[in-house]
Amino acid sequence: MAITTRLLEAAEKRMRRGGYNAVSFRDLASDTGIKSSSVHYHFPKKEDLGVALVERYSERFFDALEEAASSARTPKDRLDALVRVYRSALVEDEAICLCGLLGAEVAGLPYPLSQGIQTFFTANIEWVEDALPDTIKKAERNKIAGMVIAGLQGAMMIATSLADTDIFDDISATMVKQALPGD
Amino acid sequence: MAITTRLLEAAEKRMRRGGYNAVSFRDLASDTGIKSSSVHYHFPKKEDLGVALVERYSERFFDALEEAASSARTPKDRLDALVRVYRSALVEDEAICLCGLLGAEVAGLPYPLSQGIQTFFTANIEWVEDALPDTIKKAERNKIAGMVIAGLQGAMMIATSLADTDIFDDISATMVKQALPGD
DNA sequence: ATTTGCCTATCTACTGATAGATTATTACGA
DNA sequence: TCGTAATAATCTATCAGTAGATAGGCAAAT
Repeated sequence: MAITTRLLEAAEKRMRRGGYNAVSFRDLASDTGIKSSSVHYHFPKKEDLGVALVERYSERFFDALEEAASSARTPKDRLDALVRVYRSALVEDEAICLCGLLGAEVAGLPYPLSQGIQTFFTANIEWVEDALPDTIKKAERNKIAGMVIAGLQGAMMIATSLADTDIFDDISATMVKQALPGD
Repeated sequence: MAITTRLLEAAEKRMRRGGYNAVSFRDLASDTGIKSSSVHYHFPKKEDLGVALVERYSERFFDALEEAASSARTPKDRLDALVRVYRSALVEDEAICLCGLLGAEVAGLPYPLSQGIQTFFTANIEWVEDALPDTIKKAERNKIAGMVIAGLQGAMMIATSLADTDIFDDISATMVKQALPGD
């Protein structure tokens, strides 16, 4: 695998556990077997690394979302697909969402990073908005979409805090049910 | 004001913005006008500071919650009180919940801290559970309570990320409506 | 006299970052 | 095909700054 990819993977793993400041160039160096100065060759400033991480994560996330929802026909199926993507991020990676974590620390992050996080969330909310039945007014859809994303992000965080994956399933299922009362 | 209190306030302000690693003994020293070694006198290890912060925050939070809900008679009133407490934490302190932020970074925190965070969330969920109408079965109440807390925590995070307080109000109002469909 | 609270001074470890040398790889013209 | 120039990727060595933490001293309060 390309060294930049290996660096990004190592960095994402660490950052999704401890946050932006929990990743150091020396950590990444020892993770990948190169020297910290060589890490700087690939990502001159830490900010560059952070931006690349958020970009890569967002891309992967929305790709997975398209994939998971490709055969979804109903709003319920689409929301279930969304939940599955969030769930696999939590369970398979044993970590919360990169943007969720960075979103929590956003006040202490370099500006370009906060922009990437912002984009991630607005796109996320838009996706849910479009997934909801258009029998609901757009303004209302937007609010429900915000609730769904907030709920999923919060559920990830709480599930990690309580070391209890089940609570994520309970919360996400409950929320989808509430968001689509008809089904 | 007592120096320990001033230290805790300064530390909370910083930690609720950038997370655990965004607070240093030297920061707190310059915030309060004493030397960093004197900060160690009050909180020998950083972990001690962290634990004290979570304890203090939890206490204050539940006090405010009792106060806000003291005259609440209906489930709707109680949930509205909860939302008000969360909202004032977000708006007045211009920061997200301390435990929400630390919960996101929990994998990188000393164990005693994670315990405090855990306690905060279980107590939080229990409070909502008790606030919900007992016409709903307990198991269901628990799931809705989890959803409400997850939604509020997520809403804080997203509102901060997007630098948009209104979205917190939209999400929280929508969620209370969904949690109490009858009202 | 003891405790409390703060000080100076210092330690080791780690942070992000840079300069400059060295090696490996690739591209290209003779 | 061979030699060479250029580029890419890594290295060693180092910097100034900051991290958490400790030892020991000094002064004021109890």
